Amino acid sequence: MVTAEKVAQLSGVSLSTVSQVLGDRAHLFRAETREKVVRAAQKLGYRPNSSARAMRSGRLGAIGLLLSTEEHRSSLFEKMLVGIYDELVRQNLRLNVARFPDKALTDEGFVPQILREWSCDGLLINYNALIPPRMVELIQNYKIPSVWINSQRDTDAIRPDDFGAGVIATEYLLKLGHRRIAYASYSGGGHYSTTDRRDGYAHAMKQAGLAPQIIGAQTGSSFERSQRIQASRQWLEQSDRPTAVITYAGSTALPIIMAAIGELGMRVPRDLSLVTFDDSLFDDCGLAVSTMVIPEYELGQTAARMLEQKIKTSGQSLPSQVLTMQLVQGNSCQSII
Amino acid sequence: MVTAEKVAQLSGVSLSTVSQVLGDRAHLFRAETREKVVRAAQKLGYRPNSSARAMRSGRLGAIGLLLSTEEHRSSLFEKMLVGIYDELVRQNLRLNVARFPDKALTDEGFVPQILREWSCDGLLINYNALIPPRMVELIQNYKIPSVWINSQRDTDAIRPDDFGAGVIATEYLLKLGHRRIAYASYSGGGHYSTTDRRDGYAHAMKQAGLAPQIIGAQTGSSFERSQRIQASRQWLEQSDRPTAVITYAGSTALPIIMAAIGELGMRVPRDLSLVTFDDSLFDDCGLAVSTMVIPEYELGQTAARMLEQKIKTSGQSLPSQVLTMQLVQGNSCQSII
DNA sequence: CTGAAAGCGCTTACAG
DNA sequence: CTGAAAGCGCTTACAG
Repeated sequence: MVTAEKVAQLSGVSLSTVSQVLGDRAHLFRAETREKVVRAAQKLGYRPNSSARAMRSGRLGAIGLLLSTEEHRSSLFEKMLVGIYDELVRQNLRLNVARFPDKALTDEGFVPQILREWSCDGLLINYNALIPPRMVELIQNYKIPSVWINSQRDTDAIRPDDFGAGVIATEYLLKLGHRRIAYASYSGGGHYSTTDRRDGYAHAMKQAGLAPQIIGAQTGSSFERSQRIQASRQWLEQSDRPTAVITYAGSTALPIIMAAIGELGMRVPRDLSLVTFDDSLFDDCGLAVSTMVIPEYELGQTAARMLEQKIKTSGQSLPSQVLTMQLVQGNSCQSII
Repeated sequence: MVTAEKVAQLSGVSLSTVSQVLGDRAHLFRAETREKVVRAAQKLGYRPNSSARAMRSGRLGAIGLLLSTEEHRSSLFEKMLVGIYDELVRQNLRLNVARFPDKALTDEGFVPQILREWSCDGLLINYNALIPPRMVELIQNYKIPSVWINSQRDTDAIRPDDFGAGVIATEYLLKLGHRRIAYASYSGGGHYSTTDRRDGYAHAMKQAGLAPQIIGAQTGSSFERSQRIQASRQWLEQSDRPTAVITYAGSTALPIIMAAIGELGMRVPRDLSLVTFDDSLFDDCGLAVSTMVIPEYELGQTAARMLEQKIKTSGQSLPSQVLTMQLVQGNSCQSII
C-alpha cells in the first residue's frame, strides 16, 4: 500500500509537506519542492486514503441511495441515478447504493448496514411504494440527514406532480375536441402516482362537465400481461368507445395499440388518440406516443441538492418540492373538431 | 456526533470495552457489562464510524462500479446491479457507483475521483462499448483489483455467450422446420454483442447449408425509431420474406410486430415466427416473444464474486468467464413441418 | 474480566 | 518556505 509517508521518503521531504503540496496548499511551496513530490507520487501511484481524510474532516464524503427491492420501472431508475450522480460529482461526493426489501424492515431486529454503520453523510430514499414506518423510525433515531424521493411527505421530500399532469393531459385532449376520453391503467401498486394521475384526469373531466371513464385494474389488482391485448380489445370494440385514451404508462399503451391496430384494424391517431406517461417520449414500437414526461433526471438532481443543503445545515428540515411534468408531443393525437 | 468514547462515558466503562463488546468479543465480558454498553449505545444512537474501522483494517469495505455514460439498456443495468449488490451484502461490502463519459478519459489530465482517491478495495467495470485504453492504463498504474463486465478480455472479465446464443436461437428455429430465417438489428453500436449474435446466427445457418439473411443497420449505423416500422414493412412485403426472424433485442422486435400485425394483417406466429434477445421474456406488448435471456443477475453476481476473490489475493489474475444464455419460450414460434 | 496504549493515514494549526 | 506534533475514531495486542 502506497502512503503519503512513502512519497515523503522517496522525495526526501516531510510527510506534512507531501500532504500540503498534494492538497490545496501547493502555492506555499517552491516549484522545485512541488515537482519532487508530484513526481514521486506519480511514480508510486499514490492515492490518498479517503478514510483517513474522512476521519480528519468529520465528513464521510459520500451519500447513500436507498432502494426498495419492490419492482420499479427501471429506466426511470437509471435516469434518476444519473441526475443524482451528476450533482454529487459537482460536490466531490461519492454515491453509495443500498437496497433491501420492505419486509426486512418490519423485522424488529434488522438494521441494514448502511444505517447501522456511519458510512454516509446523508441519505436519499427512493421508495416507490409505501415507506415502512420502521424505516422512518430508524432514520429519525439515528438523526441521519435524509431526502425522500417520490414521496408525499410535507418536508424533506421531492416528487413529480402526478395529479397536475393528469389534468394537463386531459385538458390537451379536450382542446383537440375529444369528449369521450378514457383513462387506462393495467397495473396496480401502492404508489400514489397510480391514484394521482387518475384523479387529475377525473378532476379535469368533471371541470369540463364530462363523466370520467376509468378502464382497467383498480388499485391493488393488476392485469397479467398476456390478458392485456384481449382486455383492450373488449372495450375498444364497444360502439361508444372513447376517441382518446390516457394511459398510466407506456406499458399500458402498448397492448392497447396492439389490439387497436393489430386486431381491430384501427389507426392511431385517426381512430384513436393516445397520451401516456413515461420517462421520455414513448416510441418503443416505432409510433411516437405523446407523453407526459416524468422529470426523472431533475428529480434526482434536485434531491441531491436538497440533501447537500441538509448536510451543511446538519439535518435541518426543508420544504418538500413538487416538479411539474411537460407534455412532449408525438404523432398519436388528432384534433376532431 | 456520537462516538464510542461517549458510549464509554455514559456506561461507565473504558473505550476499549465498548469497542470489544460491540465488536466480536462480546463473549469475553460479563452479561452486566454487555448490557450497560448496549443500552448506552442504543440510547445515544451510536453508529461506528466506518472510516475509522477502515483505517485500522486496511480495507475500505467498499467496491466501486464504473459505468460509461454511453447509452446502455437500462433494465439490463438494474438487474445486474441487483446481482452485484446481493453478493456484496453477503460479504458486508458497500457499493460505490461512479460514471463518466468515454471522452473524459481521452483527456490526458483527467483522472476520475474514484481512481484518484483510494476509496474502494476493487472495481467492477461495466463498459458496454469500447473500453478507452487510457482507462485500462490508469487502473493498471494504480494496481486496483478489477473485473471487467461485458468485455472480451482474456482474463478478469465476464460476459454472456452472445455467439453461442445466436447459434441456439437459430438451431431452435431450424428444428421447427424454418429455412428462410433472417436476423434483424436496427441499432448499431460498438459492442461485441452486435456482431457476436449475428455471427452465431450466420454460423448456424451455414452449418445447415443455408444462406444467412441479415436485415437492418450495419455496424456503426442505426435506424431512427420512426423509420423502423416502415423499414420492417418493406422486407416483410417481399414474396420470399423470411418465415422466422431473430431480432437483436426487444426494441427491434416491436416495430417488426407493428408492421406485420398492424400494417400487413399478418399474425404471430402463424405468419411469422420470432425469437429475440432480452433480459427477460419479452412480453411488453402483451405478446410473449420467445427470448434468449441474457443472465444479467448472474453476470453481476459472478462478477462480484470474482472481484472479492481478487481482492483477497491482492489482485491476482483470474481466468475470464462466459455465461450461457437460455431460451425462454413464449408464444411467438410455430413449427412449419 | 477490563483498561491503557499504540497506531491505522491523513490534515492542520503552530513553530521555526 | 518546511517540518514536528497532535489528533480524527476506532481496534487490538498486551498488561494487570
